Amino acid sequence: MINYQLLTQCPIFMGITENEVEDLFKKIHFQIKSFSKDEIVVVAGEPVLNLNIVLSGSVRGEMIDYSGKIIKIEDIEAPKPLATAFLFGKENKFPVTVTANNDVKILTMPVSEFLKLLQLSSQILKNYLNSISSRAQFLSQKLHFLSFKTIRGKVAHYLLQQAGEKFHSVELKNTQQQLADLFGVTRPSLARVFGEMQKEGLISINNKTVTLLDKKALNELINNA
Amino acid sequence: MINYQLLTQCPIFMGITENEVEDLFKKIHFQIKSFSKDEIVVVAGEPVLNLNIVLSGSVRGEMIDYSGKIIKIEDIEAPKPLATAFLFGKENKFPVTVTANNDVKILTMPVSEFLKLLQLSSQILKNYLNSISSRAQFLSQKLHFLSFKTIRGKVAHYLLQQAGEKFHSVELKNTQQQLADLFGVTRPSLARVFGEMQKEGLISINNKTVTLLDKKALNELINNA
DNA sequence: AGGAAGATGTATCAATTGTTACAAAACAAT
DNA sequence: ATTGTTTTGTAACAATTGATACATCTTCCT
Repeated sequence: MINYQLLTQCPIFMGITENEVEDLFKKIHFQIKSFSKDEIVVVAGEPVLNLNIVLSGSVRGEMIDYSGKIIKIEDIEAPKPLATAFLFGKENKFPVTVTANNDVKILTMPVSEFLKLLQLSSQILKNYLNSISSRAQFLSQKLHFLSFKTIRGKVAHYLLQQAGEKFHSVELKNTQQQLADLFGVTRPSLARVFGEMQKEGLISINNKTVTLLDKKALNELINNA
Repeated sequence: MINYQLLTQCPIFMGITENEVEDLFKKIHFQIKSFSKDEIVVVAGEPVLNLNIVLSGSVRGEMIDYSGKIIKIEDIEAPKPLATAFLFGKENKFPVTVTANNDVKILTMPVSEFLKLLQLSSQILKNYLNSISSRAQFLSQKLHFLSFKTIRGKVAHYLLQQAGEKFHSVELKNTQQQLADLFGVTRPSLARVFGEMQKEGLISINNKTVTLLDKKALNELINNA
């Protein structure tokens, strides 16, 4: 039996009631597969032909490098789906090998059945589209940041973008650590740059509020980066 | 009137007959808007509330940097859609300002109507999912490459990828300068790394041929980068 | 063969960033 | 208020890379 209550907590079924999920699942074909601890669920490179959702237990995604060493990438726990970003597209192969951390039950349905779900429920469709779109947008933003060579450039760009044209101050929503990750730098290096820019009179920092004192100079930082 | 024949060449309607497109369009609401040369179609930062498809003419996407300089990003010609990657997701705002290159007709429909299309036609749904998934996968790959912090890491990754699993030597097709540009580093820095790796016995360089002497060690460089 | 142009190897120094460590500050919970 | 936790500021030093310059090696042209 499936715990539909649990499934409603899965990102794909967000905003759908337990009963609706149950109704939808009556209309499509799916299977429940069981795996025991350390059993391999899928191998990296295999084409993604099914949508897999972890119903109980947890699995880990691992990459095998060229020398055969195994590197753990992430844990996926119930009720999360696997590799949703690879169900479609040109390179729809599992990027990682997935192994069971413990006794695991996985709901699996062919992509064709998932397509039916998407057409039956506009909520599921919206959830899925939002999910992969957000992912693409996140990646795109991240790429853009990496194109600035210096940390100063990245910071200047970020602040100007957040502030927009009208405003002269930005309320930081993320911790320095999160920003540092976004920029691909270390946290102390980021803090140092913030400090330097403050000393030079480009910005002024008060708690989580950053005031842009010299937008022109900040621009020039971008153009030189 | 709409040229449905033209629309079938739009990526979103690929694989659908003219008649099918016409039938589908009878079931949804949309508008045709006209713009004259150099008229602004949408401003960067505006939320993407509609799917826009260029029916005739061409538009250009431009970014305005903070100092007011305009940088052209790309041209979009009929029958291509605008900003399809930004219809959904958390940051669904136009990344560029779109301006008409000449007299332009644009088909525009609310996202809610586009959702209807996706649910009416599994072909359109597949087309769209493939399109944004491929984009995300492409970005992900690119990001993976840029995510190596050290030049050594990038070089190691590049060489191992070029060589594949079987081979132990790579014929460089690009000059060091081109490789340096690809990696986003300076040419002497790249040459230095090549030199160091050769001294350490990781690789051996003969003209344009690079022999990988120690694949294991090269892997470790990647993992630490 | 000779010479010019381009590509590569190498050196030196400056600039930037990472690493590590620790203190101060802000925050949350009791 | 007080404690414990998270976040932020800062410092010293190491490692990496950029900038610049120049010698050497290739390639290609005549």
